[in-house]
Amino acid sequence: MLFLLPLNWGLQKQEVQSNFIELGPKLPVKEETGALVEELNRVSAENKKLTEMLTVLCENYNALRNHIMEYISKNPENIDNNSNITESRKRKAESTTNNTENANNNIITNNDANIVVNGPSESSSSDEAGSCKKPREEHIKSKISRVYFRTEANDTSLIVKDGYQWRKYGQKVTRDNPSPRAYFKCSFAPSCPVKKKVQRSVEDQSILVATYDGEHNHPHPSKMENSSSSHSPSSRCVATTALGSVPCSTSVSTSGPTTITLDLTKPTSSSKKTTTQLVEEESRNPNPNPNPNPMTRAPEFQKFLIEQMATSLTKDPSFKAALAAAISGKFLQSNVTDHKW
DNA sequence: CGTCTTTGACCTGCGC
DNA sequence: GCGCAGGTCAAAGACG
Repeated sequence: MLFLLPLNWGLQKQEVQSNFIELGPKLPVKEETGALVEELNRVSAENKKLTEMLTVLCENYNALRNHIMEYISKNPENIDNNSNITESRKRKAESTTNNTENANNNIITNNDANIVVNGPSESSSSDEAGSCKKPREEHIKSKISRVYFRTEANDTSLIVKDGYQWRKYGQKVTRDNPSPRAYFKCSFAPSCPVKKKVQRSVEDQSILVATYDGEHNHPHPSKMENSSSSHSPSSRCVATTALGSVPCSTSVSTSGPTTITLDLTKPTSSSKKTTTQLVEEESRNPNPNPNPNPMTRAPEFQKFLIEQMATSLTKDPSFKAALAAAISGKFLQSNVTDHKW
């Protein structure tokens, strides 16, 4: 998976902003208009900064993923031990084209398995090992994506707030994972064929692995909500608007299952400065970095930035829900896109 | 009372 | 054909 953020990320937000400014002078109260515009500018600036921080987070994720891949390649015995768990179910594992990622799909993304090109699309995952009822052709056509949600360690629920409404229709304890797997159907079923499986990761019980099968044929509930109450100044609206152009329009249909990791844990940082403040401070640096790439910044700053970003994103439950909804909804609804990130 | 969740039973496909 | 395992169904209970 590539975390390539499109360069035009934020364009949508800016367009909205400019339109809003144009409408401003038409309002009867100029002061109120000015205050609103000022507030909008402030929010837009914060959105922009959050965008940058998300870029940093994604790049760090890639770096971490590379480290994991290196570790995998250097420690094949661990992979073998992991693979033995599902040794009795080699139906699809034997057709696997990438064993290293398959054996560790609970830790990292395994979406490099290519549905179209490499044949068995979900050979890497035990999640889909039993979904053999459908004809192979139909299975390949179905859009499968995987989202990782980090939750509280003591949170035993299998509920993933992605913005859609789901109806649980089953729960099963699978052989390769002591944690039960919950089966959900979209509440719009049978008109909406989307199904979702949620199970905790073997490696990290605090990580919920949600596997989406199919795509929604109805608008995202959060979008409907926002469209009907777009005047609301809540952070949820801000988040959804800003993330409406999140590059989570990841290629799901053309390059196999897509995986996104969302950290939904509560903030633990005791830092006093906010992310915005930190960025602002850095922007005031008398010796500005000519390289806009955040990865060139000091490692301490990067670490702090990530912590603060997670803090900011998880401070508000509604923000978390909106973030998860926007991201998951975006890539689930994305039919045609050539971008991978 | 309607909706949702739980959970045991059943169905289906695959390997042997 | 049998056993295994994942996926689904549907009745019963919980809940607002």
